[in-house]
Amino acid sequence: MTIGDVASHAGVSVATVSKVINGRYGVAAATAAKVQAVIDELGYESSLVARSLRSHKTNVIGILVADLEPFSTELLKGASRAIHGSGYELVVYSAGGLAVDSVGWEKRYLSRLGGTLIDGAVLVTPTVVEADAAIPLVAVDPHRGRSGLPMVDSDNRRGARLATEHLLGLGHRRIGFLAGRPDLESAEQRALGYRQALEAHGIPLDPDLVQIGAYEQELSADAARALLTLPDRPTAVFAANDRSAIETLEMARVLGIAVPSELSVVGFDNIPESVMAEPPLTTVNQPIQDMGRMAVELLLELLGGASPAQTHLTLPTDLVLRSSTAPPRLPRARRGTSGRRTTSA
Amino acid sequence: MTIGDVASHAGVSVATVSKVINGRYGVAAATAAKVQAVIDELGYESSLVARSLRSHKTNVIGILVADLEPFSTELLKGASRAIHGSGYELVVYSAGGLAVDSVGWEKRYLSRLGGTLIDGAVLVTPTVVEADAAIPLVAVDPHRGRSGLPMVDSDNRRGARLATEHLLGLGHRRIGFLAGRPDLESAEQRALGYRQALEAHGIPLDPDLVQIGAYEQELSADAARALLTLPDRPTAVFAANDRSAIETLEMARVLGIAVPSELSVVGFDNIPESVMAEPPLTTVNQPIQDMGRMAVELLLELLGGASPAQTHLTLPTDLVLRSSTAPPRLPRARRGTSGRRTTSA
DNA sequence: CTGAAAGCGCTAACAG
DNA sequence: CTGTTAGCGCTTTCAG
Repeated sequence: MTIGDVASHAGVSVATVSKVINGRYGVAAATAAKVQAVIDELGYESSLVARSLRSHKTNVIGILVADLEPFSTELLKGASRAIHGSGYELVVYSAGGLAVDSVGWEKRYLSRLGGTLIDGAVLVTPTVVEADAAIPLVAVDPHRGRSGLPMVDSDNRRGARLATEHLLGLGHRRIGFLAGRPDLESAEQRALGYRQALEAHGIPLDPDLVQIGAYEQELSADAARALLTLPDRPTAVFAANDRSAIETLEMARVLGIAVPSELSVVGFDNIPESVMAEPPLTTVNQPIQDMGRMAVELLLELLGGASPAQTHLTLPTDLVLRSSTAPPRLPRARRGTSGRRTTSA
Repeated sequence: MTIGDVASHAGVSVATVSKVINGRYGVAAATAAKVQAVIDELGYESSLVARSLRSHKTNVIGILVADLEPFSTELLKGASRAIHGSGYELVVYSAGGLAVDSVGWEKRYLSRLGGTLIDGAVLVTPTVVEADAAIPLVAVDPHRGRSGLPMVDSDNRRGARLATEHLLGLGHRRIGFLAGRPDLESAEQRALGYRQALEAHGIPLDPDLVQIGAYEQELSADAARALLTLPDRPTAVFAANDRSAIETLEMARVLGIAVPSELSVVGFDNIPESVMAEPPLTTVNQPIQDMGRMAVELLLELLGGASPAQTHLTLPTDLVLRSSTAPPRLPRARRGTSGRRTTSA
């Protein structure tokens, strides 16, 4: 079923059919009606691929993700909302882990799709930011290092401080940190928030208490184990995202450590899975759906030729209290704070 | 950045570059190495669009959804898992509500993408099933009426019986049903399960207690209100999906009806949002992620030229008890059962 | 107002 | 082994 079929059925040329489809001027009303009738009868829809190859304007925006996991799928819900009524359609592209490990997957995706198929794209946690692309781009929670790219993220540092201060407020003094992907700006900010909170409470940073999980299942499990098998193990762990926090919960169960009585765990993201965790996870809420919605809205503005006032949107984070945190069982506080005890704010 | 650029940089023809890219025979090792070097240096990736227009084989499979909501995004998580290591990439296509209302959106999508861009597709809750497509297709939870299409669904009737029997077991006798999209086979099965459970308990069907929400927010709210403002209102409501169950919870709050003490509510699907509902929703679990995974696995088999033994997969459903159900407060049971009291199984 | 023809980036014969 | 050529389905000048 091609435009040629429609043309021959209607007894006109493909050029005429094309004009009718695209509402171009220069077609007699009678001809247009006849062609339209054939289109309707045949149920013809023009090939997105062929059209985009030729015209470089598709009314489709792309969302490029490394994988479809809880974070990106939450984001899609918000993106979908923003698309409603915009006249655009949505294509989500994922190598499904095919090239996830390789840094720069988003660059590969872009050269495969950009210039054709999509008019603009939202890049979700890209590893390499390139400001020079043929099409408008918006990054969500991008790689470290400034780039000219419009972006939306959330207040990661504040969220991390909130999480750490919550644990401190409960009386914890030995607080482990399960760090995220070192290349992500957001992960770095979360580490910073953790350190700042400790410092503000005059607690020296113990390098043993920081392990890198890189947001990867295997590595997170290893990191959690390292933390929980320490001679003087932490009474609480702040994990840089919910998935690694859930991994920590799992590891605690394996090691026979009760949560929250013997170990408190805080996550980051507030993905739906955090509520279903056992016990339900105390975590830092990041408005993921809103981030998706605003990224698409920003992209739509860009596509519309506008010059948005705000080109870097940072959404607020807040703490969600559930059941994975409690005061430390023993007054270890005394024991852990062997160092100086300043009174900084 | 096109294949032509690579060709001129390498001092060869585009045909040679194409051969190198696709690993075709008939290229001198030295030439191939030189071309590859240029490709790497330039970071060239062939245009998916151009390639697919020409070769009709893209190594990409499509997942076609009407909208990105909790059900479809859960499904995507499973689909993504199945894609890992398959060598295929994934494109999710959604009009984002652009043409959702129009029956047959999946047909439109297919003619836009099929034959080009994707080698096969998973159709999520399609409204019109067409067995004759140019590419392999798998339907998830499709439209009513048999079609030759390979499909995966879940045991909807059993799930609905389980839900209704749970309410009956608690002592409820006036049980409302908030029905789903009439065109979906699954919705019909859920209605059937509801009716069968009532019948098995000798409770006559009260037409007032059945309202259609069609899985739509507005309609579900209206249907819930109709149910809850009945003179002799039901003591329990079984909603055909979680979203309408959550809508019912919301309507109960608006009307000042306490859940579960004054009203029990059961949903269907077990989407993540059901855990977060207030109160957490008792619901029928449908293994949505597995459905996505198996749909993709089935499609992959089809794409590989296999003739799968099973071409219609039905996954089990089960009841998840949470906090939105309880025995009815008053012994209304006596009052509601004015009709005959048979003892059918 | 309509159609013939060129060409988007690529692949697949087919010659050389 | 390499390059020339045709053409995928569509849009877009440009003649008629």
